[in-house]
Amino acid sequence: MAFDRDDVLRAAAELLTRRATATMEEVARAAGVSRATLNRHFAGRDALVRALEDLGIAECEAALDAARVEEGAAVDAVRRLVREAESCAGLLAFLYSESQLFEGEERHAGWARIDERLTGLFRRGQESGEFRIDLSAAWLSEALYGLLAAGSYAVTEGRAARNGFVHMVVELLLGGAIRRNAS
Amino acid sequence: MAFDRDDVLRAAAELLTRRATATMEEVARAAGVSRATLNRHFAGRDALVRALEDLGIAECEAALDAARVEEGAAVDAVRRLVREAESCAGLLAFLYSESQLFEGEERHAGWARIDERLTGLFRRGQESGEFRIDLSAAWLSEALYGLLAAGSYAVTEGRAARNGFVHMVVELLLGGAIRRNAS
DNA sequence: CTCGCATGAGACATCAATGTCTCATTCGGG
DNA sequence: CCCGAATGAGACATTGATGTCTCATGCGAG
Repeated sequence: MAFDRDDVLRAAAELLTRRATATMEEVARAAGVSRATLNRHFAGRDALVRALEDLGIAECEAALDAARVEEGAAVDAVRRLVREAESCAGLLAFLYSESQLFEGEERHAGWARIDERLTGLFRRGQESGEFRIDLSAAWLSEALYGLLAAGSYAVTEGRAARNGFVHMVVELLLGGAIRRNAS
Repeated sequence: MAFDRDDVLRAAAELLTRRATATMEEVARAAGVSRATLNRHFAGRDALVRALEDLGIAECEAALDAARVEEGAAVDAVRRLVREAESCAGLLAFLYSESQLFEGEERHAGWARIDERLTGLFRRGQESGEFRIDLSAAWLSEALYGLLAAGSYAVTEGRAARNGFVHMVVELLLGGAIRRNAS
């Protein structure tokens, strides 16, 4: 069977998202390849995690592109972004907790680009008067990461319905928990 | 020097929160004890993590008590709770990502009690008309965990000021990102 | 002061994960 | 059909963390 790098990475992401301490052998089994082959293509766990990081970055940027975050009202852009980012929320949650592994090195430049676009989106919303300015754009970005991860966990563990994901994340991030008369 | 179990646990929490893969020897050094002594009191990494889990649960319940979450307006109770929970947000973030280690076992009963009080708080707020009802109490609880963790990360990594923690978390959770005329 | 107990330091065996190697098999292209 | 490249299965050595043991030291209680 031909080795499909992307298939393997997706299987690895799926498993590692659920159990971050999974063995390379378990990853190999989950991906349907032998441990030897896995090692031929990813020289060690670090290389695998780095490849997953690249994948996560690529998917995030794809989501940012697909959501056209630089266009239209910031509020709508955020809605589109969460919708597009749902599919990579799990991977994002994994990388979010795993990033500390590369302590001492500089963070992957891809994250900086993503952070830039994300904070840019929130800053744009603040300048247009859509978003409140007492919460910094950096914090809103961080909160988006956190809520995506929390939403992913909630769905994975069955504490929330999968089809409610976008509504949960978007509404809480944008509108908060307090009930209001009309929007 | 006398062995202070709580001191050691706090040092371990402080280190493991930053680097979840730290060695037992690193933990021992960070706690200022020898590896042998650490092992005498915590038989293995699992036992240490479990002790940290107990500590985290105790601190969460202490925060819930101190915040008197069952009293007064739910909105005010949430504010008090976040204020009280700030000090254990880092530990919470660590346990949040580490809980998967005990896969296969039933979750610690303490978490169920905490979840119960937390969802109870949000449910109470929904019944009193303070909180919107299209976001489930379970999701609001999960989101609180996520925002506490995100806030902890943001502060740790210098992306937000430490003294802004409570404001950031409370305001986003309750009020959301959208700017409004008046509260 | 002296005794006893806990600790620190280090050595040691163990264990699990990992990286590598070999060899048979299989799949695909020519 | 045949050959070559890649894969799967398994063995093997290595590495790093870990659990345990011993012994000397130091601190506190009496």
